[in-house]
Amino acid sequence: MQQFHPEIRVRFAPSPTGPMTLGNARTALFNWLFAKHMNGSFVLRIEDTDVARSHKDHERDLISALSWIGITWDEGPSVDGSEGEHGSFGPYRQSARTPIYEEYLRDLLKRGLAYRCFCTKEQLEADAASAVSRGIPHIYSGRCRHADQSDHVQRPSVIRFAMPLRRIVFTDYIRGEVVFDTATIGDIVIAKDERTPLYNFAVVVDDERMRISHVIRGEDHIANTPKQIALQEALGFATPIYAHLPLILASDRTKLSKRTADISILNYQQRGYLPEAIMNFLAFLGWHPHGVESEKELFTPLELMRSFDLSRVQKAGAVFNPEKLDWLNGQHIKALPIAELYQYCLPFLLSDNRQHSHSFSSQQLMGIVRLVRDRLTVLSDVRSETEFFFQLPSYEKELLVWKTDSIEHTHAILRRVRELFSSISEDECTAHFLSPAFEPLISEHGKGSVLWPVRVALSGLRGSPGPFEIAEVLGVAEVIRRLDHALTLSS
RNA sequence: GCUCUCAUCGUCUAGCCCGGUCUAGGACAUCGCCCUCUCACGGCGGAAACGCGGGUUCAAAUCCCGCUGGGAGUACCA
Repeated sequence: MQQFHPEIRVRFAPSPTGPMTLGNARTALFNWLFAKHMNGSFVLRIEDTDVARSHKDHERDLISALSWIGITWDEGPSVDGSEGEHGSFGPYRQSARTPIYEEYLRDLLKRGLAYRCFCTKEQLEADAASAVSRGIPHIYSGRCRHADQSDHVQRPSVIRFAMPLRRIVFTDYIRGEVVFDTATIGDIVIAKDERTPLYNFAVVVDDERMRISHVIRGEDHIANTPKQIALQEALGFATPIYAHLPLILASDRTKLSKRTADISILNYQQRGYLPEAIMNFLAFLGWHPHGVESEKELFTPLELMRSFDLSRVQKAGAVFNPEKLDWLNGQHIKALPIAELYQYCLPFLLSDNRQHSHSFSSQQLMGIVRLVRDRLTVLSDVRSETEFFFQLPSYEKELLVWKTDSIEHTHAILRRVRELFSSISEDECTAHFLSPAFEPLISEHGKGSVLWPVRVALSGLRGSPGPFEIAEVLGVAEVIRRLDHALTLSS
């Protein structure tokens, strides 16, 4: 076995057969974090050898998801989704690397390390069925190993690798020593023909040609590893260091599937998750920092980069826990500078042609965001949380009445409040001024009796921010309008 | 079936490599209390785990073996 490539180079190699999933994103993240921490290179390679299942739409989805989360690549396709790419080990799309694979394929064929197989699907299925019934692993019989190779132009065939019979041992960075016996693997198909390589073959060629030093990928690839190592040896390639990440599981502890939660990561963007929250969350699915940081939960991308240690990733699969993601997102929202949060909220705030009985300046809008910030779990919550600023919801008059109060008493208090507001200037309509101004009323009637009806009159809601804060953004005129409405309702 | 793999609160995990400091720590969720005009936020507190059985040892969550249970792979997909 040759030594691995000395310079740290990792790759994230998704196949564009579907949108970017949580599992994919985490694999990408761990590769990226590892590369950044070690000062190595992160390569993005598109594994689109299966033309029938690969789509440009998915490739674009993958690329925009990656850049949204904040994962950047040193080599690979252009970020803009064009056909361009950067880096000196390309092309970075397997579909553009056909001649490279062909060369190695022909070499293997010529040296007799690979051969054409003419077996039909029916034959293969029969072989498998019989193996299962006898309780032995169903591997290819090797029937065509010594078949006449000359007539492959006429008869349909595939290319198989003549798997040498032996033990293959590799040391997984996360799991330690893993042993396979190639007798349980058999002669695998490595290409449909010289110009159509299959996954295991293409990966081996690319990892070598791109000088990949560490292959960090999902645990579902662990069984592919001995196949790839055998191929590397046949081709005289180096064997990278392997690190197999535990899977992200659904709540039933099975692999996260499309229909559970493993939908496109971009859905999380649309629902108002912060990229840094997603990154923080994903990083902690299966990994945990060491030492003094082991009880810290909130990490910025930079902090993750600094603390990341591949050898500390968990061996067991991790269940995806949406509640924790929500909490983390809320925490990241609270930690965001208000101006930045405001920018994030803007698309949700002004997303459609909602009825504005009231229009606000950006200064006011930012004030509104500040008021509801602590109530946001996802950014899209800003929509419902701020609705009442734009349009007073209709409410029952009973809602105005504080606990033991009567509607008459409430009405009387609201009259006094209206008088107070009609006597103040716009500049005085601030929480700072209002709070002491309400003091006499409150000491006379009690906090609840005053504040509750005012707050309901201004918000129309059972729960909301405080009345003074609302008044401050609404302004005197709108406050009086809403008080008048409450007065009419309660009379 | 076969191959590989994993195993600490419901969930994410610290501790395990280098046995004693673990009456097992943190976080999410949950329950209670406090803050409070309300809802959130926040603060405080509670309940909650070393899968089982052997062994090694003065001593095991930590080391070894077995069992059980889970997961993944088993394609002319990746």
